[in-house]
Amino acid sequence: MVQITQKRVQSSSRLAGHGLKAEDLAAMGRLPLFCDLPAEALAEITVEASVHKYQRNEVIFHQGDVPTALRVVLDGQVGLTGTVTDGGETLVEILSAGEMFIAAAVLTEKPFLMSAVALQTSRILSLPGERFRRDVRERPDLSFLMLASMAKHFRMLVREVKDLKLKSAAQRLALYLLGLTAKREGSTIVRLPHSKSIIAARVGVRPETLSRAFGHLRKQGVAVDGHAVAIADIPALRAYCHEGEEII
Amino acid sequence: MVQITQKRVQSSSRLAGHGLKAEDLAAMGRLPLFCDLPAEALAEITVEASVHKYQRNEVIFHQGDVPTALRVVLDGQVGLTGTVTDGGETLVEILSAGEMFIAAAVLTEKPFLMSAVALQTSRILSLPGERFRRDVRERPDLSFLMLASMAKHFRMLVREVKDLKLKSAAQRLALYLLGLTAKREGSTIVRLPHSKSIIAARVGVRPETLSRAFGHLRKQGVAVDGHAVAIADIPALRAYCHEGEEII
DNA sequence: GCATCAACTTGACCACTGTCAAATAATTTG
DNA sequence: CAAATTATTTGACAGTGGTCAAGTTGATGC
Repeated sequence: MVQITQKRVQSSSRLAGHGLKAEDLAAMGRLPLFCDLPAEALAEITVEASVHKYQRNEVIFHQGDVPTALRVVLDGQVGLTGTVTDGGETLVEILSAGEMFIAAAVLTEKPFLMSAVALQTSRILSLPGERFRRDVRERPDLSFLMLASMAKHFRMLVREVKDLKLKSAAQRLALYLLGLTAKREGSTIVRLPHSKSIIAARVGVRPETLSRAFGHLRKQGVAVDGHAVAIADIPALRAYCHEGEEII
Repeated sequence: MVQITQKRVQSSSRLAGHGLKAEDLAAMGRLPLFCDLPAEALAEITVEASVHKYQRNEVIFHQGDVPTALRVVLDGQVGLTGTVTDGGETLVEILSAGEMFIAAAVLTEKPFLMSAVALQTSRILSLPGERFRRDVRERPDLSFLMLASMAKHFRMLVREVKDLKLKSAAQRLALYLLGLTAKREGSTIVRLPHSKSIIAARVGVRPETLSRAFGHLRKQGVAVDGHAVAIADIPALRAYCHEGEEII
């Protein structure tokens, strides 16, 4: 049922009557979300799509804005930040190439709960909201894929809520580090993909506290050197932060 | 594979070839989720459904179990609790009559991230997972409704994450109280629908801290007397906890 | 009414995280 | 390469929320 009939047209030219360059369309077809969609459906859905480039620290949209388009990260990194007038700000999520974001806001047509900032120079694809909602309504396959994707994402948030309520800063940092190890076992060295202040916001603490949390993790066999982090015993670290303990 | 052979107690009438009593089917039809579904579709979907009664504090399922059915609260209250071996436990969500739960787990077929406990004597409807997933796959209308419902729910969780990261215990309690006032303005008296220990777990603090948080809110015009809470100035309380500040 | 038990409150104290300030890398710019 | 920025670490201290141990209050049963 899935056949990717990739028609390679002239390099980096636009397809007839299509808002996307051929290479971007191809990139879309490789995304976990859309790769299960027939090529012609994908082409249809992206007719009104457009691609924008954002510089590092450039704001893509603001909390409170009404969404105009579903976004997909083609390249770079995007942070979703929540703000409270008090002065507080936190990174709710970090997105990398291939990830879709703000689906819930686009579908409900409610104001954004978060702002989006390019953490690196990034290329973002936009699927206009009106059109996308129509596509979802009319294309059962798309609606089903979105549901599956959102269910997965939903569970990530439930984990997040549990972790915030039940775990310490050091444990949450350990969880974050384990997320970078890609299910390896034994020992490993990972490279932090962000600055430590960004990681601090993601973990939900101040940079100073992150430094100290790294200090605590030294006892768990975690050694930091700049952006390189050596983890001596992954299973031990996993036990320390009770990862994957859904199986009680 | 899973055969729900309900013992047939023939007091209230069952529809022919249907697992549900007529009154329960009618109740389903009134739910926000399913009321947009044609009656015949609803009847179809609920053919294999069954209803169970749980006593107060009875566990409906455990964190880590593999989901067998989508659940809907017909009557009573259900709490979803997350646990960590450490000893920590928290209430992630409280559900009342008319709310569906664990849709994400059923759709992804992954182990529960939370346990469900009846906070009161409750009647719970179960839609067997295999059948439900098939229905979602085959019925575009159902898939679309689920997507809309999940998007809404998703945004609640995003709010929750933001609140946990950015707000104090007293502010989160204020948010909880405002959630009970049903968008009224001016002043009002609400009745706490749960014991204070349950509310404490929901807000994400210890009962002792909840007591003190109520103390802090006294300065914001909140007076507690047993299960009755008087709020003198709703807009002031809303400002105090920065509710609805998506519009910055 | 009184005993009993559970729910709730209060106080004393402690641990964790935030804040502010200063010192020390690391990175960028001229 | 040195100056200038920006990130990160460290220390001292404060505030928030957790823990433990009494009380209180309130509900339930006899």
